[in-house]
Amino acid sequence: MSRVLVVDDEPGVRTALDRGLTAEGLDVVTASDGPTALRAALTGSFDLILLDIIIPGLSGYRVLQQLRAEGVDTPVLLISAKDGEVDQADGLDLGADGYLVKPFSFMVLVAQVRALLRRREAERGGSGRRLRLGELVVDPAARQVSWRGCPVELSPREFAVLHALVSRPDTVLSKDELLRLAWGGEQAASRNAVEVYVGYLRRKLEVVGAGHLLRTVRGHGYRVGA
Amino acid sequence: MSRVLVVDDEPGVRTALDRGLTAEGLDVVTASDGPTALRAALTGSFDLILLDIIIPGLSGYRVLQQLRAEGVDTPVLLISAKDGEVDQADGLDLGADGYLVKPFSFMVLVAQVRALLRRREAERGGSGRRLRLGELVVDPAARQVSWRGCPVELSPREFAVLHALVSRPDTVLSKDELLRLAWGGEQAASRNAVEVYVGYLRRKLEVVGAGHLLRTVRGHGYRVGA
DNA sequence: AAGTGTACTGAGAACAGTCTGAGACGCGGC
DNA sequence: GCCGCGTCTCAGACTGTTCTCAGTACACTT
Repeated sequence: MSRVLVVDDEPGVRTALDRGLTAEGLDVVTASDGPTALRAALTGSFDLILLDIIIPGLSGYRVLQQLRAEGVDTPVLLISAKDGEVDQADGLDLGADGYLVKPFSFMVLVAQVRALLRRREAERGGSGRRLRLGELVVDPAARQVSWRGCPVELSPREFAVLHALVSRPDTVLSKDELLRLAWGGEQAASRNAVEVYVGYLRRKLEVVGAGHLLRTVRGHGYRVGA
Repeated sequence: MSRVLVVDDEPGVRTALDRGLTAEGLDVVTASDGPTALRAALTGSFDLILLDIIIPGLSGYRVLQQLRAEGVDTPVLLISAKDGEVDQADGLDLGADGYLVKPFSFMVLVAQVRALLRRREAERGGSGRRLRLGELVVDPAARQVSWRGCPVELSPREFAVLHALVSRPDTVLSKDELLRLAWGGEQAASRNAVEVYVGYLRRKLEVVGAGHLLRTVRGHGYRVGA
């Protein structure tokens, strides 16, 4: 399921977009100000960002600029009340992938979103995007994990478990959820297998000094966080 | 230099776009009707297509539809006099990458064109031309490979495998992907053939001291990288 | 302090992925 | 025909991975 970050300071617009896009089958996360949006977007865990230009803290332009400067290439669809052509040209030159002028039709929005997601899907081999969580980098294309630039060798299953956790940072995943995400439909393994693999991961991450990343939430599951 | 196909039936618009985009440093080719446009676009030799919807012979929608059906994924920017939202949504759902409503600002057009070209540039590492990866040079035109200037003789299949790997540096390619890339659609060979050819390549690269370049990522595939 | 449920860990068996040598097959040149 | 070359399969050796089991450690409750 594709993940979309919606950034807008008006609660009405935010919830409308949230509901509408969720109904379209997307996984929606919202943010209402610039710094929050930037922090979320920098994880690289989104497939698309809907970014209002006029938001508190840090303008949409600046958020976009920072993202591109940090090497995050998630497609961005700018949203603005202004329809000045200069603004639009500026936004696109900053690295945006589309521009919508308020008030916009929801149909057009969805069509644009789908067009961008479709292209992204076609380009990535489906292997997924590069994830960052602080100093931790998880790169599905290269099947590599590193902490502070220090590479960590993982077996396929170990990688799958870590990937599942890192793609939902600060979220507790139960053992059953991890079995579903990292083992797939078969689910041939027991819950203990999850414990074992978390143990393997901790041991390997400990070597490079990142053992504290995987936290146990007793009675619930596991979580990674900054 | 990026190649752009401009499709519009009004001679005035066509020449204006031709001159304007040429001034922006692009290689522009024009077409005035649907069948001509489709024939040109199907060659796949363009980096971007500006496509008016209302053109003689075959509508822009149909041209786009045909292109996508034939597997040509060149980005398409639709141009239309209609600004109906339904039309816009339809166009985007057909596989367009953007939508401009006449009359449009030339600045906005250029910004959109640049945004699409930039992304395309970033996605494809450039096939067909000479590849370099550190000290390794792979020249598809000359079918030659060398390490630190030292030539390595490869059979056609060996070359295809190495080329596939080098054109996606730091990316793990599974055996199935390599079969698709280096063997083509037929896929007459088994996965073991890939292992055998990687072995051949390693042996030949080892002779010139580059045996370490091809790395096995157990359970995933193979990867070349620095 | 004892009891209970949960989480962690070491050992090891079964399994899957990888590498390699031997050899079959087809093709073009001599 | 015979040879060399390139392609590919097969089978065996080897190695890393996966997962369970059984025991231990820990935390929370009564």
